[in-house]
Amino acid sequence: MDNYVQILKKNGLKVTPQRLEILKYLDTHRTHPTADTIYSDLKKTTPSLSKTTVYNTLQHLGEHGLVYTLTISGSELRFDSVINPHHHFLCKTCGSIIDIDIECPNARKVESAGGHRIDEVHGYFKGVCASCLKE
Amino acid sequence: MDNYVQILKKNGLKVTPQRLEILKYLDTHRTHPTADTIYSDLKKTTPSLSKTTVYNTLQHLGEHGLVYTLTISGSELRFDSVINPHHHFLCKTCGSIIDIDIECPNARKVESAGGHRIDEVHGYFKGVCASCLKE
DNA sequence: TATCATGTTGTAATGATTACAAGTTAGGGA
DNA sequence: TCCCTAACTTGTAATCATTACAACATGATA
Ligand SMILES: [Mn+2]
Ligand SMILES: [Mn+2]
Ligand SMILES: [Zn+2]
Ligand SMILES: [Zn+2]
Repeated sequence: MDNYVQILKKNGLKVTPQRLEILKYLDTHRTHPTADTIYSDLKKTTPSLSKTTVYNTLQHLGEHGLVYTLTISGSELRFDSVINPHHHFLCKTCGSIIDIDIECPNARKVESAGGHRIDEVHGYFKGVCASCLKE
Repeated sequence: MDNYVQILKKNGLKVTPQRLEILKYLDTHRTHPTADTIYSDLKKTTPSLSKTTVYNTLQHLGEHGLVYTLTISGSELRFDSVINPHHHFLCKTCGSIIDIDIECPNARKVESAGGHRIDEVHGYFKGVCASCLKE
């Protein structure tokens, strides 16, 4: 848990029990959960938790690059504390979001060619996962 | 306009004035508009148009692969009638979505390695566009 | 031209996210 | 260690995109 304290301090964020809980949750549940899932699960052990705090915290963590905010689903945001560059696969059958451990080889090229400054790279694949294909 | 009729017929979709209008709109406004923007603009010349029809039509067109539904913004869907594979850049300053004319080189590889069936590939970059960087 | 499945419309409901105001707390300085 | 205050948390209300639904209209087919 000291680990999470350091992460927050290093980024100039105040250390609060709620933020530690959310950081820990993301670190130990690598399922790309929604804000509501995080809220519901943490509410069991921290009944005073507010959903607004979950949203606020996720936004802060995102702004500081401590979580990755995925827009893959289109209907709700998904959160990921694994921040090394990787892609994602969304199974339209079972809804699971699977990590794809590759990095976009074109990002820097696009930046220099187009003159844009790229802060975030998102690679999304959608289809049917291997597990669902078997059935 | 006959062009749009052919596109619908070829895909077994009924030809209606509303669908033709929406197809034409997307083809002539390559700005990746929201459903609401399409609705508001078409409403000027077609006052009887319903927003539900815009949503329904976009969903049908999407299911038939005639439009590409972008989840890049996270708060609203964006639509694109240019369906050849390409990536997108979202400027967080001005909000514009810019086409990046590259294709993901990893898609087939991911498919064979992971055993998933990939139906859609989305490559999103987010940052500040060249035009906004100048200011 | 009659039929009917399909499309359209307007309105109401839903669900994720944000706004806001009041109470609470973390953490730097006395 | 204790205060002070800015920052954080909470609960509720509002917002906004999208979907559900039911009544009506229309396009394709025979
Ligand atoms: Mn991930
Ligand atoms: Mn495009
Ligand atoms: Zn699956
Ligand atoms: Zn811009």
